Amino acid sequence: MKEFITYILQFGNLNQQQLELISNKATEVNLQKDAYFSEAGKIAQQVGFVLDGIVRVCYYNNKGEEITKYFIEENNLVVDLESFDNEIPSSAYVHAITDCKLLIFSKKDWNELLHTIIGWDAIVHKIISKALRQKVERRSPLVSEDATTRYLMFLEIYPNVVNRIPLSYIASYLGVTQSSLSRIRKNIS
Amino acid sequence: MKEFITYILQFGNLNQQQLELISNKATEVNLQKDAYFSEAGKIAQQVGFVLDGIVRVCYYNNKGEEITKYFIEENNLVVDLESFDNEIPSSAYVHAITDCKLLIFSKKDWNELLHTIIGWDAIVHKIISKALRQKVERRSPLVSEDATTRYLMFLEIYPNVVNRIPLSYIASYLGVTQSSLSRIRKNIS
DNA sequence: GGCGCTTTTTGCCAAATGGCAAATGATGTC
DNA sequence: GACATCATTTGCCATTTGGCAAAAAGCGCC
Repeated sequence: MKEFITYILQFGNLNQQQLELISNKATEVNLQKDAYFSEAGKIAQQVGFVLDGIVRVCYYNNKGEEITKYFIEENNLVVDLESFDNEIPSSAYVHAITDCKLLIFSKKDWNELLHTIIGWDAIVHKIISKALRQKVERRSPLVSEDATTRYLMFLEIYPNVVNRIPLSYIASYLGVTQSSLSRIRKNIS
Repeated sequence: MKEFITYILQFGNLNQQQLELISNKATEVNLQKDAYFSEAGKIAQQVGFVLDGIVRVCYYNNKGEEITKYFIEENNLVVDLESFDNEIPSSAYVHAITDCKLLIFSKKDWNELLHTIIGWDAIVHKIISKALRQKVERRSPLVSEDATTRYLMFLEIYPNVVNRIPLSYIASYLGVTQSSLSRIRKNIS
């Protein structure tokens, strides 16, 4: 919980009472490796915060290939915004790649907090637009680089992920095949 | 101006008086083909709205290649958020690809509106997060597709752009060379 | 240690894309 | 129309990456 408080206080100030209101709504949940936090076709009902573990957001393209859109590490929010905000079915899976510990807010509680805590919505907006900007900034440059450069970029962005997850997920994030990535890795070291 | 009003009313309600306050702050500006709306290294000072023409956001990678991050068509906001919000130098150029007509708000006026019009900040937040989500959704899938598929995706996303701008900008958006794109185009039709 | 399972690496060849330079086409100007 | 300028296409060949299948490595379990 402390981690979450620290996280949100980066984006604005809240007093002790407000922080307690927020804390009271949070539930700690364990997600086993390979479990889904939310699934394509369903409407996202929760906001999560990763305390421990790695999660990825992925989907299947029209050739049936599995594509990883991004990874979410410790101390980040995880929420399928489009689905959560607009109450429409999600198009993506949120998948625990390792055993995870999460803080969870139900939609109802989350909205209640937005209405009762002054300034909370401003903080949430800041958090979310920063996260969205980050997604653009991380994913966009991959388009114009070759596979080796992409892998190096991945290492820079997610230095703590590479040794904790299978190579196939990294390949599906970078848009290269597993074999190519294996060869690239060999050539680098 | 009417276009802008229509645009913002999609995201929330404002009364006549509020709309007039907003209108009064807007200046109409013409930007010649190849002029810059804002430049890398400078701090973004304006929010724009494209009334007519096409703008692109681009930068140079560490190999000196010019990369187009996205295009902005008529009836969309143009603002370098990261720079505007945080008052830090931008890393990108905003470049008029055709002659453009824009509505411009200065930073001072924009902030004044945010403070005086109740509900305006909620609308702005909605507009901006939608735009950010759109950028992720458009750019991200390119990573995992081959060049032909990327071009077809471009055509779907920007059906009204292809005939109005040079091929080289499209190539720099898709992360392929101009020659490859030329060949791809030939094979499709 | 041996077995079954999954992940990663390799080999072989085909296909896609890049690099570079020249040819062609398009457009505006005098 | 001739010319200059810029955008696009094409040719040729090198390099990168993919597809597929087999081999090797890693890991948990008995």
